[in-house]
Amino acid sequence: MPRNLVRDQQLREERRKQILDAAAHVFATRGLLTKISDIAAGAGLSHGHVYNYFKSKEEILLAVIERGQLRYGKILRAAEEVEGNAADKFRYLARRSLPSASSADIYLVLLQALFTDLLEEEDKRVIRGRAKANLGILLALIEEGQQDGTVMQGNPIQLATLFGTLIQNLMLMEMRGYAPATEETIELLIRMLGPCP
Amino acid sequence: MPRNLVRDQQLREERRKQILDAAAHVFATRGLLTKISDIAAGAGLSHGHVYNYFKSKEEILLAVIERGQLRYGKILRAAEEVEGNAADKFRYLARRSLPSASSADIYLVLLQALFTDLLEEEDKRVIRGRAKANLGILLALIEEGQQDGTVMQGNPIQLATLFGTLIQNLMLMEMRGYAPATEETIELLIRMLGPCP
Amino acid sequence: MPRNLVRDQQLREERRKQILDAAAHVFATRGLLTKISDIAAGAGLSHGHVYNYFKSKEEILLAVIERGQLRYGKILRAAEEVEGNAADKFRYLARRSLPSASSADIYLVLLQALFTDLLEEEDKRVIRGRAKANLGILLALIEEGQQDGTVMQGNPIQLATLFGTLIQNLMLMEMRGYAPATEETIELLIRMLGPCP
Amino acid sequence: MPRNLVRDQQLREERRKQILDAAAHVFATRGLLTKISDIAAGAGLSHGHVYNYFKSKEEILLAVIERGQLRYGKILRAAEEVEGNAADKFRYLARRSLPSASSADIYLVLLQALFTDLLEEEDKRVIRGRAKANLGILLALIEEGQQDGTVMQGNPIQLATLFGTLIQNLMLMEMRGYAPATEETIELLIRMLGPCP
DNA sequence: AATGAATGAGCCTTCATTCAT
DNA sequence: CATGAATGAAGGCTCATTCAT
Repeated sequence: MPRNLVRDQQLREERRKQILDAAAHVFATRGLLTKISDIAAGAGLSHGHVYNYFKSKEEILLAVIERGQLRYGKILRAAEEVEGNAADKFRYLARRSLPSASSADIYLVLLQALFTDLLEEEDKRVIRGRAKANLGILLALIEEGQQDGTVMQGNPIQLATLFGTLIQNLMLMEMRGYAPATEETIELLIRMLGPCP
Repeated sequence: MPRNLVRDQQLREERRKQILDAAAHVFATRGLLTKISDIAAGAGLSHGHVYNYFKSKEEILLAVIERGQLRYGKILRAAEEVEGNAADKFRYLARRSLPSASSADIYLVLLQALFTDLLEEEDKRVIRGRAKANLGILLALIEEGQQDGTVMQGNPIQLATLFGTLIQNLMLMEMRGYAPATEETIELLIRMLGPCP
Repeated sequence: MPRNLVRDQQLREERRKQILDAAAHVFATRGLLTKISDIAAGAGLSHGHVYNYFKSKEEILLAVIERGQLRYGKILRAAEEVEGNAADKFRYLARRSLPSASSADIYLVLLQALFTDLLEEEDKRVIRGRAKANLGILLALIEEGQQDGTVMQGNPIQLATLFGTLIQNLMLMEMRGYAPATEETIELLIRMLGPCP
Repeated sequence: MPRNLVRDQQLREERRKQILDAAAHVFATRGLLTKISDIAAGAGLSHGHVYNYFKSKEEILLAVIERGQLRYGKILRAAEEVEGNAADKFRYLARRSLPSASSADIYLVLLQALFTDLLEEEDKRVIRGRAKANLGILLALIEEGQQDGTVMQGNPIQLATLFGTLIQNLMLMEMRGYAPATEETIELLIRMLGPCP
C-alpha cells in the first residue's frame, strides 16, 4: 500500500489548501474576528475536522499569511522576468495587485496580525523578515528603473517602500470609500514613479 | 443640589475624552480584538465605569473612528490654509501624518472596522461618507497643484486617492517591516506628485 | 435642640415611607428584577441616597413585604369590624382587594420572594408566620359565616385557604389575560362561598 | 456522513426536552432570577452547551411558558373528554393541577414573566392569547355544568376566571404558608362551584 | 443630607478546542 | 476520516454598593 500513502498525502495536501483558501477569503473579509467555523463552512467541512489539518486557529492564520507573502514574492519575481523596461515590470506588478487578483487580499490580515498579541513575537519576527525579503526584490526593480531611466532618482529604499505601500493598497481603495483602482490608476502610478527627463 | 453641576459636566467631558484617547491608542495597538477592560485600564478606571460614558464597545469604536476622521479633516483644512503653493500644503499634510502625530494612527482601525460585521451597515455608510468628504478636500488641493504647476496632470480623483493612500500609510510603514517614514520620504512623495516640466 | 431631633426623626420616617411606596410599586410592576435605581427614581431621589435609609435591597424588599402583610392584616381586622353578617365582611374584604386598592399589589412580590434564595430562610420563616396569622383571621371569618349561615359547611381551613387565594388573585386576573375582576365577580365569589339552604 | 442522522435528531430532541424540564423546574423554583448555569446544571450539561439548543435565556423562558400553557390546554381538553357530568370533569381538572402534577408548576413563572421587561410586548401578547384560548375551554365546561345542573348560575366568564384562578393556585397554597391542597380541597371546590337546588 | 462617580462581583453569551461516535 | 456534541475560558455588560464631594 505505499501507493495509498502517497495518494493520502496528496489528498491531505489538497485539503489543507482548500482550508487555507477559505481561510484567506474569510480572514480578508472579516478580519481577525474570523471564527473557525466560518473557515470550515467556507471549505465545506465541519469545524472539528479542521483540527485534523491544523492544530490551532493561530496556525491557520500564520499559514495564510505565509502563503500570501510567498505568493507576493512570486509575483515580484515574475515581475522581474517580464520582458521590457522596469516600468513594464511595475505595470505588471500593479495589475496583479488589483482587487480581482486574490493574492493581494491577505495583506490587510497581515497588517492586523502584526498588531494584536494573537501572534507570538517570534512569529511576527518571521513575518517581518519575509516582508523585508520581498521589499528587497522591489528594491532591485527600483534600481533597475533608475538605471534604465524609467524611475526617478532618489533613495531606492524609500521609493520601494512608497511603491510597495501603494500597490498593496490598490485593492483597499474601494473599501475605504475611494474610487476603486483601475488601469488608469496604474498608469498614473507609473508616471508618478517616472523621472523628469 | 450640593454638587457643582457645571464643574461636573466639565469633568464628565474630560473623562469621555480620556476614554476615547485610551481607546484610540488601544484600538490602534491591538485592533478590533481590543477588550473594554484594556480601554478602561488605559484610561485609568474600572471597566464598569466605562459604561457610564459609552453604552457599548461598538459606540466607543464609532466615536474613535469619527474623531479620527474629523481630525484628519481638520488637518486637511489646515493644509488648505498653509502659505505657499500646493506642494507646500502637501508637505504640511504628510508631515502631520507621520507616526509621531497621534492623529493618524486611527486609520488602520477604520480600515479594519469596515470589514467585520461588528459594525452595522448603516454605520459603515456614515464612515464612508466622511471619508469621501475628506477626499474632497484632498481633491481640491490636487487641482490647485495642477493649476500652480506643482502637481502632475492626470485624473485628479485618482491622484487624490493615491496620495491619500500614501499619507495615511506613512505611519504604518515601520509596522509592516519597511523603513519608517522620514522627511526624506516626504520629499520623495512631493516629487512623485510633481509634474515633468 | 431636642425638638429638631424629633422633627428629624419624623422626616426620616416620611422618607422611608416614600421609598417603600415607590419600591412597592416598582416591585409589583417589575418583579424581583427591580433595580435600586428604579426605586430611587420612583421616590424622587438619587440611588445613593436610598442607602441612607435602608442598608440593602434585600432590606427594602423585606420591608415592602412586611408592610404589605401588615396592611392585609389590617384590612382583615377591619373586615371583622364591618357591620352585618359574614357575607358582608367578605364583600368588604374582596372589594379592598380589587386592583384599584394598592394594598394588594404586593402579594405577587411576596410570592416571588418566597422562591429565590434572595431571601434568607429565616426571613422566609417570618413571612410565612405572618401569612399564617392573617389566615387565622380569615379562618375566624369563615367560622363566623358558617355560624350565621352565610358560608357553606366544610373544613374551615380549606375554605379560608381557597378564599384567601381567590381574593389575593383578584387583582392579577387582568394581567393573566382573563377579564378583570368587578363587583359582579365579587358577588359571584360570595355566592360561591354561600351555603345551599 | 458516518453519523446516524435520525438517531442524532432524536437525541437532540431529547436533550431539548431535558433542558426544558430542568428549566421549568428551576424557573418555578427560583423565578426569573434563574441563571443559565442553574438550568444547565439541572439538565446535567455545561452552560455553554445550552446555547446549542436555545439561543438565549429568553427563548428558554418562552419555550417553558409555551409548553406549560399547551400542557394545561391538553389537560383542559382531556377534562372535556372525561366520562360523567361537568363536576366530574372539574374534579379531574383540579386533580391534575395538584402540586404532584408537574405540569402546573409553570403557572407562577408565567405570572412573573408577564411583569418585567425581560419579555417583548409581542411575546406577552402571544402568551395572553394562549391563556385566553385555554380560558375558552374552561368556559365551555362551565356552561356545560350550568346545563347539567352541577354548576351554579351566573356569568360564565366570571365563573371560569374564578375557577381557573383557583385550580392554578392549588399548587401554590403550601408555598404561600397555607395548608397544601388535598382531595378534600378539591371536593370543597366542586361544592363551591355547585348550584343551590 | 444628597449626589452620582466609581468599583467589581456576577451573569449572559461566544467560540476555540476536544472527543466520542 | 468526519461530525457535531460538549466543555470552559474569556469577554461584554449590568447593577448593588461604597464613597468623595
